[in-house]
Amino acid sequence: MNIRDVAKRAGVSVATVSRVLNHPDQVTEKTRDHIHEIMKEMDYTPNWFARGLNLNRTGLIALMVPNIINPIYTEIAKGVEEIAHSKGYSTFLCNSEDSIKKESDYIEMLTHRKVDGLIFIGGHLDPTLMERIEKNQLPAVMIGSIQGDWKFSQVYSDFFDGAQKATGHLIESGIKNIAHISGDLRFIESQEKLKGYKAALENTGLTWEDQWIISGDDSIEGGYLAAKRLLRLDKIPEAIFVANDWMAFGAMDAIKTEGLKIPNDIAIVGFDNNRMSALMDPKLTTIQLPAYRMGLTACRLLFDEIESGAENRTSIYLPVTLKVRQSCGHVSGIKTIFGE
Amino acid sequence: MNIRDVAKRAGVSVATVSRVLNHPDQVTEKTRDHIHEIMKEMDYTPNWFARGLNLNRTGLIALMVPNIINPIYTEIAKGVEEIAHSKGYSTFLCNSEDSIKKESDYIEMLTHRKVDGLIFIGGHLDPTLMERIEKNQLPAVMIGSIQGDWKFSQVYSDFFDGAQKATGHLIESGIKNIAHISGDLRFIESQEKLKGYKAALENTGLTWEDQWIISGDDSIEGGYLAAKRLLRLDKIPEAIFVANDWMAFGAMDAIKTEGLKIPNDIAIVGFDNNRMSALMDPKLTTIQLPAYRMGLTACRLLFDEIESGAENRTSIYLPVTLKVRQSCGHVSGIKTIFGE
DNA sequence: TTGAAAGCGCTAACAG
DNA sequence: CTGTTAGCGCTTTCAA
Repeated sequence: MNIRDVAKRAGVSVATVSRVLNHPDQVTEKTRDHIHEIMKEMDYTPNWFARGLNLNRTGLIALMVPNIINPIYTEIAKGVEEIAHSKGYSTFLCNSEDSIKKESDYIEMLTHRKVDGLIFIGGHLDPTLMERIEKNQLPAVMIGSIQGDWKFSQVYSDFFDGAQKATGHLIESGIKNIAHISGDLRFIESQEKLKGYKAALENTGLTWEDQWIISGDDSIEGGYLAAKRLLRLDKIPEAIFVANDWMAFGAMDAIKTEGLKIPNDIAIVGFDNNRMSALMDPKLTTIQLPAYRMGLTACRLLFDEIESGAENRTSIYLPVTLKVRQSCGHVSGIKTIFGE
Repeated sequence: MNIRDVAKRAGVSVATVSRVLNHPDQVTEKTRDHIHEIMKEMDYTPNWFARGLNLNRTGLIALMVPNIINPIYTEIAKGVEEIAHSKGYSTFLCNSEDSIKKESDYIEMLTHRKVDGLIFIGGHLDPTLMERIEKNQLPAVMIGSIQGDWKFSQVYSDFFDGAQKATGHLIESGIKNIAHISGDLRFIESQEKLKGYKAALENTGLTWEDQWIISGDDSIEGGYLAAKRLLRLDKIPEAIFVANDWMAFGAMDAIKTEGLKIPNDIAIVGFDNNRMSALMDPKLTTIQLPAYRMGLTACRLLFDEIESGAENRTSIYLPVTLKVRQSCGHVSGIKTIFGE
């Protein structure tokens, strides 16, 4: 059943039916209502391919995330989805699971499918893929940890700054031996955090040992294992700055399993303010990343570009803030209730 | 740039190029290689709409989940995605956020877009929508809490049974006053769990008070608030069976905030075996739902149907099991390490 | 094995 | 305001 059937049944031309669908104001109210009725009667829905073939528009944007299992990304997704939905667009959520192969499969597919736009987490994406996106003229927005010189609009935070704040907070509490469980160091995000950690120490005349910096692979299990290794060192650190809350959950478990107390024996500061962080015991002190707002903002930028058709690159900076709770051992965190 | 350009450049007809794409065996190896080369040279990718318009196939399946923020659904999504990806299909993740409006928007969109198949969480979907799916002849698989009489293949678990096991476990520990924080009771899943809870009590000659059954709205915050209300009753229950781990996280926080000890003052059993459950303090005793496997299985069933073209409804039952950790107060849970 | 040509269902330019 | 018609890029039948 197609537009011709509807036209026939309504006693009009296909053009008129098409107009009812695309430019309702160009049709008499009477004919319009009539046709609407017929369409409902016949339960007609326009063929999406035929439509796309003509308009070269899909009403679809894609969001590529490194790992959907980490709630911080679903938070971003919620923000993106909200804006997209309000614009009548649907969001295609692509989960690369930290695999470059999968990422590239997705980009391949997305360019085939011609989504109208793409939002991705910068620094997780292979540069070759980014070129491919550029070449395909796909409107794209990058959510990043740093401002870069790309042909994309950007929403970025300063992860270096965040890491410095996190580490600095521990230092202010009088702690000197601070270890770092890093994320996957292939990603800029993790590199920035590592730099921030080191900078905070250097700035206060402190130092670190190489064995105190361990990659946690951006997974809970990785965080667990990294913490275990730290606890087996001759000189156990007094605190750990963990590059994200997700890994921190694993690290906390490892520490407790060893019978140590957080924050008394070992203090912990995370990064992200994951939804679960306020529910851990002790509640996790962390750097608040405005994930939801990043999603909203990125999606707005994307639509600016889609709707204007122009390549108006914009960069928007969203600051991160320290969220003091209990795991850092700082007094002001102790009375925290339900994370607020 | 389109198939005609490629044909021209290769000195063949469009038909031949098309055949290279769709029926390579019908073309001489020589021409085939030549055309492949040209395509690579020109960086040609076939237009997806034009293709779909002819084939009426998209290479896309949809997965509709009630709330992506709850990790149990991302677990299912991973299973689905894995199979789909191995078949060269992409997964369109639709997040209805427990809203019937959004669900219906998505179904509307999906039928327009003609995804090749749909997997959804049964009992969360409005019956009207399910009819709509049926009418659209969309191959669909339902992941459910109960076997129903639908025109879909099903992967289901017995949530009644699970709830009974959970409650029963508390009863075996000698606890008599057991409250229940339920999910959103519009959903069959939540109803089943409520029934199982009541059945377990009745079977052992115990009873419940109406004020001990509170809906937690399937959110962390809802779980928190529900627990708070339970703690303000004159007669505080000794244990709570929470309909899912997600709400249990909130409930645990509420209990701790009140200065009570889990499990000593109040025991808790959840449902799902959410990834975070083994990291809570105390580690959460729960009913293990094989979410990942449900995703895998559902997707396999879906492809059975897509590939055969037939409507071969199958129902597959996956059992749930009790996972004893610490929050129930049962001795055998105490030495649990890292959730295993 | 290859080519010519007829659609797939829709949109929009153009003519009335 | 409405109708006629030429595509959009591809697949596939039919003929060579």
